[in-house]
Amino acid sequence: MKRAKQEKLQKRGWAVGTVADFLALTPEEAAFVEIKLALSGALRTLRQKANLSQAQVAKQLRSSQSRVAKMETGDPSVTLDLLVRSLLVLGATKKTVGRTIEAARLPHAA
Amino acid sequence: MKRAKQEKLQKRGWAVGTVADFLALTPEEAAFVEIKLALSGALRTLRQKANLSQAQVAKQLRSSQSRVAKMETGDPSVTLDLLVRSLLVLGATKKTVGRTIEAARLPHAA
DNA sequence: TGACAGTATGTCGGATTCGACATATCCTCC
DNA sequence: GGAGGATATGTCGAATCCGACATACTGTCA
Repeated sequence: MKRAKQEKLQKRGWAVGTVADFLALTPEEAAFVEIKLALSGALRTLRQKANLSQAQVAKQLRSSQSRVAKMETGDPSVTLDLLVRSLLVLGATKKTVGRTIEAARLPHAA
Repeated sequence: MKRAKQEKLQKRGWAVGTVADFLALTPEEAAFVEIKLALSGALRTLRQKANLSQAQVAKQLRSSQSRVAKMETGDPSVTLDLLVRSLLVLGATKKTVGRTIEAARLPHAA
C-alpha cells in the first residue's frame, strides 16, 4: 500500500494493518492473496519498465485498460490465470513468475 | 504421459509429441500449459505422499472427486486459481508453489 | 470371473470472471 | 483552474469455471 493511500484511509477512520489482518483470512487464503498481489506488482513493474500505458499493454493482451487497471490493483475479479497469462505475454518467463510467487510477501503495516 | 497411455494413443493413430507440438501453441500458451501441468503433478504427488484418495482430498477441499481428478489430469476446465488454492490447502507453501512453477517443463516425447 | 475401491470423463445449473464501455479520479503542465 | 493523458471504479452481457452427479474405466484381490 502506498503511503499516500494509507494516510487517506487513516483519515477516513480505517485501521491500517495487513490485508490478512483486516479480512480475517485463513493462512491459505492469506498466502493466496499474497501471491496475487505479488503478481499484480510484477505486472505493473514490467509495464512501467517498458514505459507503456495501461491502454497500450491492454492492446497487447487483447483486453481493455480497465481490466489492466484491475489486474494491477489486485481487484477481486481478476484471477491468477489472467495475471500469469498476462505476465507471460509481456515477456516474463516461468522462472520469473515462479520466483515472484516464492518471494511473495504481504505488504506490512508501517 | 504414462507409457501405457502413450502406446494406446499410438495404436489409435495419434502422433505423440509434446502437448505444445500437438496443439500449435504460442510460446506463452505453451509456458502456461507447462505451469498448469506442473501444478497438477504437484497436487497428485502431494496427495499420494499423504496416502489419500481423491475422494478424501476432495472433502478437505470442499470439492468433489471428479474435480480433483480433473485437477490432476490437467483438464482444461480447471484454472490456475483452483490448483494453487488446492495446493495451499493441502499444505504446500508459496515457496514450493513458486519452485514448482519455476521448474515446470513439458513432458517430452520418448 | 466378479466384486469393489479408486480414478477418469461427460454433463449441467449456478456462480464467477471476462472484455468492454462509461465515468470518476488523479497528475502535470500551461 | 482547466485541458488532457493516465489510471481507477462501477456495471453489464457473454463466456468460462465450479461443485455435483452419473457413469465408465482400471486395477486388485479372492
